[in-house]
Amino acid sequence: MPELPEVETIARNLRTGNGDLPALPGLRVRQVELLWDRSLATPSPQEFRGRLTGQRVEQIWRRGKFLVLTLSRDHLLIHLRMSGDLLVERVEDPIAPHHRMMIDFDVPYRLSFNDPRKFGRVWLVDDPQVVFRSLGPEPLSEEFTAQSLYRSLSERRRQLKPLLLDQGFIAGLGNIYADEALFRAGLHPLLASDQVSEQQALRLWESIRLVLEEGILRNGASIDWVYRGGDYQNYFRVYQRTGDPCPVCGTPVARMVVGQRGTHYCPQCQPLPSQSL
DNA sequence: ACGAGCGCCTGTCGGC
DNA sequence: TGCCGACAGGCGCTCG
Repeated sequence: MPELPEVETIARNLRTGNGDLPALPGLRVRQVELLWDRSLATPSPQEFRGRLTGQRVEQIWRRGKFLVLTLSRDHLLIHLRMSGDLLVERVEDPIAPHHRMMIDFDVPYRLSFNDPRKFGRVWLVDDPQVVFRSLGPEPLSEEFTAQSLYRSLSERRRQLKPLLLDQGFIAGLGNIYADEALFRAGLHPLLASDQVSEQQALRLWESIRLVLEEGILRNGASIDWVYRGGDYQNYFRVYQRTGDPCPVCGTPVARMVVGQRGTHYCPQCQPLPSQSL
């Protein structure tokens, strides 16, 4: 579901609010309702309710696909996985069918975690690094450079597609942006990472940053039945465009399954050198 | 070290 | 219309 640009968009919206709905920073938690216990990674529901109540929201930020609320004493981490969403609602709004958690504030508004597929998880921890330790670099940060990407690619021998989805390799890419980045870079999803040249690594680095920045600019993508306000779905080059002409060369976009994930690419623009299989 | 397969869940869509 | 399989923005686990 939400990848880096969608989570970034949600973080920005929660941080600033909009005309009708309040910004979260500054609000104090009055009450916590947990409607599906397994949405909670840690701690126990009892401890979660007790510890969260009374804390004030200080800051809202993002690490990879994790949304982070820095509170007076703890950090609330939220991972939306495939179908999760966060909504600011009035307390009198009806409880929607797939709400899993509701956090009421000291104003008549609440933050609702809605998640049809129940894959999403919430952590309440004092130190977020415990959860973030295994994450790779932030792709839009200065520490992520073409050189560091080239080095990391060379150190492993992995198919590019699963490697880009590996959050320990790079944090924030998901199925959409991995396919779009590989297309922009002209690299086949199955190409072995240690076969990527320095030139190709530079192009992949540029492509990753480009598609993520475009995604953020468009407020993320809204697809299937989950509408989040963004319109990047109208700018996909290959993702879920099987059979459509490649925007560069006109060859029909192909689909294959890699690591159990649907993978979309242009067979002409993203050739696979025969020796790499 | 790496990849494949499966489990976790609910909803939508296309084919018969 | 109803049923059934395929598929969906993720990730952790086991097993070779």
